[in-house]
Amino acid sequence: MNNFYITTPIYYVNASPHIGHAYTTIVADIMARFYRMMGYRSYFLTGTDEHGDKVAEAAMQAGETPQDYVDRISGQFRALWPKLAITNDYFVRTTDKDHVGVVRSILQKVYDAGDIYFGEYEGYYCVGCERFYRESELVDGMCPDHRTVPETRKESNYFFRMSKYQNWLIEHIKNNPEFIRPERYRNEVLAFLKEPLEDLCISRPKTRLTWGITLPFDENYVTYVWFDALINYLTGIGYPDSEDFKTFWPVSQHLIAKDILKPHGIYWPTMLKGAGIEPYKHLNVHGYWNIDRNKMSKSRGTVVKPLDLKDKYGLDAFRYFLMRDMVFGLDSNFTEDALVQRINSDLANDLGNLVSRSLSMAVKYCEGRVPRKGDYPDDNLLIEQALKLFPEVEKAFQSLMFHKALISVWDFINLTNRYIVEQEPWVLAKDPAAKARLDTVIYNILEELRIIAILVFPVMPDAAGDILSRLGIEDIASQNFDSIRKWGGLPEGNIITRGTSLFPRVEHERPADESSTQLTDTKEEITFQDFEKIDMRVALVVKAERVKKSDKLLKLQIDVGEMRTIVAGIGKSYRPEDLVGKKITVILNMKPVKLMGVESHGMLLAADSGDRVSLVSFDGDADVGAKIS
RNA sequence: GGCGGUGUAGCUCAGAUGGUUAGAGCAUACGGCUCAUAUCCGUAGUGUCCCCCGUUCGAUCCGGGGCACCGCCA
Repeated sequence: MNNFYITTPIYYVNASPHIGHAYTTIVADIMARFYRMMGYRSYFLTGTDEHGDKVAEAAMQAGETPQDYVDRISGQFRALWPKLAITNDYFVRTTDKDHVGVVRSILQKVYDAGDIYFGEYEGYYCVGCERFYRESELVDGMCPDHRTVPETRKESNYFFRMSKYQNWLIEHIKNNPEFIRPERYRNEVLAFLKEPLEDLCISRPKTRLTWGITLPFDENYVTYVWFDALINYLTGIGYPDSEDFKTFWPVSQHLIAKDILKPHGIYWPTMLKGAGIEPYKHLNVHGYWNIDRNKMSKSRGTVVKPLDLKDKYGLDAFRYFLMRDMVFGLDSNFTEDALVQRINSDLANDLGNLVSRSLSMAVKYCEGRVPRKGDYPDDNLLIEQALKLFPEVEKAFQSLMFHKALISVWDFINLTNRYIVEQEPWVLAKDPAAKARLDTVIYNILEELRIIAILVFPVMPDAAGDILSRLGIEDIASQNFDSIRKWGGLPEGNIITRGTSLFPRVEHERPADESSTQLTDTKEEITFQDFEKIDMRVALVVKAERVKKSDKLLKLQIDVGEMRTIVAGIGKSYRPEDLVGKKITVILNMKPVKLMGVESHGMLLAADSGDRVSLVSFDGDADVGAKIS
């Protein structure tokens, strides 16, 4: 039997779950589901990383003990995953007793082998931060946070002899082209390894940090960050003695975002080597979701929480979008518009409507049962395509090209829609002599639906299960890919259920009334009396020129019933000649200020969109000097 | 500062060891069908392939320079 083992990173509990955590975990889930349906024995691990000073700090700020705090945040992650249809086999925590034991035993092992040594270093220590800084991290020789000059301090710590394994690692990466994938990240790691590796500091004295695992060979130190965290991948499958460890470690695959490439691509393999454990098989590295990168400006102050959109549009649609719109390894933009577009065109129009029209015809023309199929050479091409599909999708999944897998399935959905139009079952239905042909056509359509449902099952388990059950297929949970390697797996006579729309079309509401979007930079409430203090008027620009030596400031002569001079910072968006003759909005009773040597007696109103400003203007004509309220 | 990546249709992106008309999806327009969720099917476009210089019979692709964005390293 083939085996499969996938891990997500264990998530650090100093913040609540967000889209990045969700994407990684959903990808892992889809892979786990895929391999399960391939008939593999499969193990899917996720968890939380709970030690370290950031956690201790966050706990203190929350007024909790570290243990209470990590229980609470870790609980948030564990509560979220079922809502995303995550089917992890185990949830590991670095505060678990067995994990602590494994970390200590591996540390001891590496220590006994002579790869951990005690060393002293001297560095820039900021008392406020309680940490050392590298020279390059300092700003003007000062702590970037506290703006104080750090003191020079000596500290002794334990170091892992990472440098010893540098050449071995380079060779291993070169000999195993898929060890780190996609290739861009493999190249990045190799580039980094061209420089000599430094040894890895793996401890903190308890005088500075107590929230960690005590070193087995020195009571006065706890282990720091990576030796604790990475080992979860072993703990989670019962290292060292369990059957699961023997089964799954040789096929282990890690899934990470690109920000933790170095620890996983460099520290972890050398640590494993030092501990006498084989390296993992694949490190799969993905990119970032940029949230509304171009569409959301800071000045608008809107915050989109992508995770909320799963409730708004449905989990299956959300999972589909994440897989379809990101090329694994590259960054992508997350926008609600793109999500809605995917839902409407791919899910509602293509797939949802196909399901709807197919089942409806089966009900109308075939008494709601899967009809008998016949053998017609006309259908050979279609059947051939259907059988070619699975190997294509399989290949795409195995190389993490989820978007390609879905493109293949959707090509086939389109083919099926075309088949319906070409065969015109509604015409056949009017001719009693064509009954046998009609039955076959409907059978083919339903069989294609079954194939489609099984192929999208890992990505959209609910919708896929729904389609299958409408086709009269029971025991949804044990469906696998074997049943679509041959044509004709759908049993004749199955009862068809029409059901409601699988993916209703959705309208993209304007951000104003979206629960997922809210302003975060609003100001405190004011009264009408407050507002009345402002003397706002319609002004006509009579003359405009640039203020010397400033590319931003313009000096304007304005007519507000009297002539005034104002200075405005709109020079990057407007040329002086564009402004003359324009009616603008001006606050008259601003206290005069001198800007670049020019006195300004008023302030014009303009919308700040970050990269440009737009003047507030009038709908229709407004009299010069008119009050605005 | 060093190394690397990216720049192609309104949008998101494919692509070619250099060779006639540079592609897909979405969006748009027109036509067809009526089983279906105003869906589906068909047809039609649209491009300085970032800019400049060079190599070449020929460059969007190769080389050099530049600009913009991004990543890694220091």
